[in-house]
Amino acid sequence: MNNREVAHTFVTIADMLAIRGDNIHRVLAYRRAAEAIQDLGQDINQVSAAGKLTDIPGIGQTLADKINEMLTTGHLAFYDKLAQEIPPSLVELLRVDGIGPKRARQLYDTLGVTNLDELAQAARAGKLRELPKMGAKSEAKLIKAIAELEKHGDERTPLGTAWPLAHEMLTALASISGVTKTAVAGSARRMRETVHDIDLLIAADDAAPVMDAFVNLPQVESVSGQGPTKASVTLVNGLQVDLRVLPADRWGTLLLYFTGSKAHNVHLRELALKQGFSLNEYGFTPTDGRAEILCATEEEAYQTLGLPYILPTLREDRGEIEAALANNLPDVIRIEQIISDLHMHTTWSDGKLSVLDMARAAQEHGRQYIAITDHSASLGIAHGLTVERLRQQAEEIHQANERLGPDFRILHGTEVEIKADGTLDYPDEVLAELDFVIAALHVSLKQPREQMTQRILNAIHNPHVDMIAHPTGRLIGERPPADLDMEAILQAAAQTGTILELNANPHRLDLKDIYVRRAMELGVKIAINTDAHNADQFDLLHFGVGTAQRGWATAVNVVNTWPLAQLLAWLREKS
DNA sequence: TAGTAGTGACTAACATTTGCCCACAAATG
Repeated sequence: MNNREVAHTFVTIADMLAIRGDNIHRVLAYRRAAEAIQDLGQDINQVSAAGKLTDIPGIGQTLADKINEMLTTGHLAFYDKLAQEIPPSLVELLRVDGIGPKRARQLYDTLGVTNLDELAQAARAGKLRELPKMGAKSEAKLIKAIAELEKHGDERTPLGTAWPLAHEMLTALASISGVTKTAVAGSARRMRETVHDIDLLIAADDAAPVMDAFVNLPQVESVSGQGPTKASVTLVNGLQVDLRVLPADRWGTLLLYFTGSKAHNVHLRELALKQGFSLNEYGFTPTDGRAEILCATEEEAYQTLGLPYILPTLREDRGEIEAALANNLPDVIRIEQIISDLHMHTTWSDGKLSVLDMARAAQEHGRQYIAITDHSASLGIAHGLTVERLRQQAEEIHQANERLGPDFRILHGTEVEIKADGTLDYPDEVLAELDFVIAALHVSLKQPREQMTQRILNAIHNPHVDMIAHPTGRLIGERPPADLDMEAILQAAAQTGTILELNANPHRLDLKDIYVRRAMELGVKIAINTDAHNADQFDLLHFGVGTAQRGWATAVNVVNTWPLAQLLAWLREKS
């Protein structure tokens, strides 16, 4: 079993326990453990083999035993026992908007509903309205919610899809008279790779006109809730959008609350209580009856708790509050520190612009040097370069450098294919002619773990290979990551000085945040590149920087912050 | 259930809005 499967079992157990009505702390313990396993950045099997499971925060002896049982037998007796009381399929009901553990229990006890299909049947048969604390309205609402779930599912949306949509809506609302501040909050602001919904915030003294405009936006399909300060809508593509409106003098605590994460908020509010405040989105209320403290900025809110400002991308309750308390927050990478881009394509392969045009676009986007890294021959679909064309390209790059002058530099690179048999698409003597060599996987991504891993390890151990691009090959929401022993790859990268890419394209974000964090622990250098195929794709950089921040990456470990001479020196030193 | 203190017991996750039925469940971060 892998991390995802173990975590999923624990989440299901948590749901079953919640439906059964168990002690909330017991439920939370399973949820916390599931989260910790998902965020681990290491293979749970390896951690288990090393006997280090209880080192994971939130995992004690009881859960460690359960994990070991799952990993060795593939089963969990506790799960099977629980399943006799609460059918695991009952957990499906919780996916329906409007059904929580209590309702699920009630539906099971009174109507014998055990899964989503049976719930839909019971609802359509008009059986729900007869239940206590239910009525015709609740029934109709659930029927609609079930239909919505069947139509759009409840998959999370890639950040790259949600981001432009969120800003489009926000721009429309920003022009309403009386609006003084606007923000995209929630997981999009934290730059999670996928979002469950879009959270918008607006500062205005009078909320009503904003609410009104919001629910009437052209993207809106239906309104699921509308009160004086809060409204929720569903868009035509199924995505939910929440809006909160408050006066500007409460902006700091409002933004803090709505940005989350939930776990970060809970932790902050506990901290506030210990310091004699109740903290909510409206402000700090001293528990001894003194006057309320309003914060117009997030900085003021953190300051009130005696904390330095914590970037949104760090707010996951993965140790950032403890670090802030110790005045030991990581000095994470900022976008203005990035001066290079080491992965991009031109018309030589599947890019849209010439070498010179890409260089000029990069320069306009603030980069001081770049690597042109077109595909190699075997990637026919991308018009990969033969050795002969690669050498012709060298000449063009030389000429472009002459035209651009001393303030900018183009490195000649390649994105050489790691072929299905684990060999590289160019011979070593050709790679030796290049300034910067990226190796990457694009084909045969479904090989078994050992074979996949070995292909990357081969590339890492080739002295000519400087970087591995988008290591897992995943496309968020479309293609799963290749099955890789990431720990072995990270260790090998650390040992050889091979750079691992954090591909900034929001549909890749590969390395993902948890592996970035593991890379930092191991001293692996990363590169945040756009993989641009056109000029406007240089703008994708901020997604990569956000993901790097989520992995607590610092500038010294991000090679794109290095002056060219430093990068070249590093590459020369590399074994 | 984890964590802590101490080997069996105790504590521990905050604060709000909305809808719908008539007090509460579910939802939001």
